Amino acid sequence: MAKKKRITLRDVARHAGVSPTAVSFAYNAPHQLSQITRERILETAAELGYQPHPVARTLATGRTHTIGLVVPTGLNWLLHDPFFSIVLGEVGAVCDEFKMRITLVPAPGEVSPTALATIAADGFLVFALHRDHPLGAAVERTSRPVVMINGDEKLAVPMFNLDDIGGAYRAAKYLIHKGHRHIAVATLGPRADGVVIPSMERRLEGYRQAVADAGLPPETLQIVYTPGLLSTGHESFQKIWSLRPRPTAVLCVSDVRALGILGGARKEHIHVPDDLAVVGFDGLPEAAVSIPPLTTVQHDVASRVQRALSMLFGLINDQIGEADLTYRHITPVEMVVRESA
Amino acid sequence: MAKKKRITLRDVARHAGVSPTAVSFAYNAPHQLSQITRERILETAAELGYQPHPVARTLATGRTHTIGLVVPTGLNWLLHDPFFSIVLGEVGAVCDEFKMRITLVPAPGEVSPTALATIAADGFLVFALHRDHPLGAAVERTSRPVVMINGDEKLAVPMFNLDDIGGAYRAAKYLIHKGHRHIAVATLGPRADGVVIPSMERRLEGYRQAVADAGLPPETLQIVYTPGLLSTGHESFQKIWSLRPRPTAVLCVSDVRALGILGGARKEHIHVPDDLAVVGFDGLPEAAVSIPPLTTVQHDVASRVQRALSMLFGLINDQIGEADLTYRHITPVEMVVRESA
DNA sequence: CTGAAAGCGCTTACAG
DNA sequence: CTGAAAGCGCTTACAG
Repeated sequence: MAKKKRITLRDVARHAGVSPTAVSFAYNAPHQLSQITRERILETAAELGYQPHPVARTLATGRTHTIGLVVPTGLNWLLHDPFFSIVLGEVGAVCDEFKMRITLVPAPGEVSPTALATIAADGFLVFALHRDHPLGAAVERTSRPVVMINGDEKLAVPMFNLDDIGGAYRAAKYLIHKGHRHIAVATLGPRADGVVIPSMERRLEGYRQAVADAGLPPETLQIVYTPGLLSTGHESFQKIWSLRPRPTAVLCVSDVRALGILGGARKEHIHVPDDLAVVGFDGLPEAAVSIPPLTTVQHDVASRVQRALSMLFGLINDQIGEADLTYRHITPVEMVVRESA
Repeated sequence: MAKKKRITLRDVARHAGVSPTAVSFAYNAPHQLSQITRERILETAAELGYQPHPVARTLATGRTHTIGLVVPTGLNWLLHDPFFSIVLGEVGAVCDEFKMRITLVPAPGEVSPTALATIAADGFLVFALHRDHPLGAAVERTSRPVVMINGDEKLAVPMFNLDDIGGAYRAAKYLIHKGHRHIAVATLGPRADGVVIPSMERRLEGYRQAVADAGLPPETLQIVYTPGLLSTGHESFQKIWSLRPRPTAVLCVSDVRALGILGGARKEHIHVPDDLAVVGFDGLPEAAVSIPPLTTVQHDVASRVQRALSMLFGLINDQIGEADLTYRHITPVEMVVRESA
């Protein structure tokens, strides 16, 4: 089968008896054309079924109308992190509004440092990148605008984070005040691809500081690696429950972990919070309706995403001249006490 | 600030003292070059910090290495449909493997029928599109490869669906067998943007058939519109509970709805399944660990996505000559009886 | 093994 | 208001 040849602007020009320039103007600068020629051109284009070629247009204008959303791991991460779905949804909502498209850029630990260069995008929204990640240096160096969310503050990129340390500190302090002296910490284990998520590191740091400031020994905290999944909650719970000394409370670096553990405890008829107090992190909607409702550290994802994209779009559209690479916006967190602790 | 001029292939050629062709070959046809010149070129490129321009490359080759993932609504839908997160995650996993990128294509009810033409992609994976959607005709007509998931079988596009009708039929029949004669159906209401999701229509049809086949009157089913959200589950429950005659069971077109309603019932101390039996649809992982565990209709999303993408990539790479527009793959469903009904 | 040339399909000063 | 020309930065027959 011979491939149908694409109808180009040139074809339209020929059929309408005008120059290619005129056809281009019909779309991009209508006021430069007399109404009559413009109409003729548009009619001819419709008859021929002409559609401007987006790639050619991009090459000529330099604009893709697309942002690259860089995630610090493979795209299958989406399967494993409901929290990221929320981030993506918020990004989507803002991009809908500004008529920008999103292209997903996976960045697993083994990604080439030049990966960004191959992406057709006007700028990048980078999510949760650690300075040691192969793309860490790349995002600092790309000639296109970049902003970062939940990232490593050591990177020289405008950054929109939340108060991970403060939130974790408060969560731990809350448990200590309630008298807990053996506290498990459920966090993500070292990943096969070596990727480290900066906010998880910071939350751990916050927990530790609280313990230190309370004059308690570091062993008060017992680290447990658990997957951030609801479905493996039972397993996670058993890991925690078999620690010695047995913890009376667990600090989770994410609500997903906490929710899973809640389910696991229930299956074993362990009462939360009496037998085991559980504290989450993030403030997912699910945390409000779990059984029991989850005590957690809440932060506003939507506004963080909005701020970040507002800066990114400003940079892309040259409304902001130069990115302030030291800019740091820290969303405050709120400790929400419910029934699980 | 003067913008730094981009370093082009031409610059590299000049600096290395070779032709542009040679530089291109260094990347795309290394064996066409003597090792020594290739090395010289690559070195020069590295020194100058040369990166091939992806858009120019696309214009010349016709390949974007990207698929457009078309969703039948705005991107903020992601916020409201956890099930879609799973689909997206599976798509991501497969694309990771095949080194294809994903660009998200929102298609709310008011989208222009020419929207696809502006997307730089080698093909489209279309999700849940109805024939009356403004893009319905567009996906049939685009010159680029298209496959569809959970779509409208009236559309002339290769399609990978699941047995919505059969699954719904079995769910309803199960409840009828258990003696339920007043059954609520929780489904999504008419959307502001007019978008209709085909699988939801089919599930409704399945419920109705089961009722008819059992010789029961259509009024056995009472339709209730509820948002597919956990957080509004209490409200949804109250809507159902205030129906008269009061239903003894509820069929939900999605697990998310069912899970929300479970939470709402619990808050009101209504026992599931004794006071109200609840059946979901989809088989989310969460359904296995809810309280009580959810009886639902399960189907395999991962394999459906894999099959669909395998055809799409085959079409894109010309391994499959011509798309069979009447192709219909129907994933079987499995009724999973747990404790909620 | 290497190069000159045409082409991918647009946009946009510039000139009239 | 309209057109001829150069340019965006690559790739790829074709010729040698």
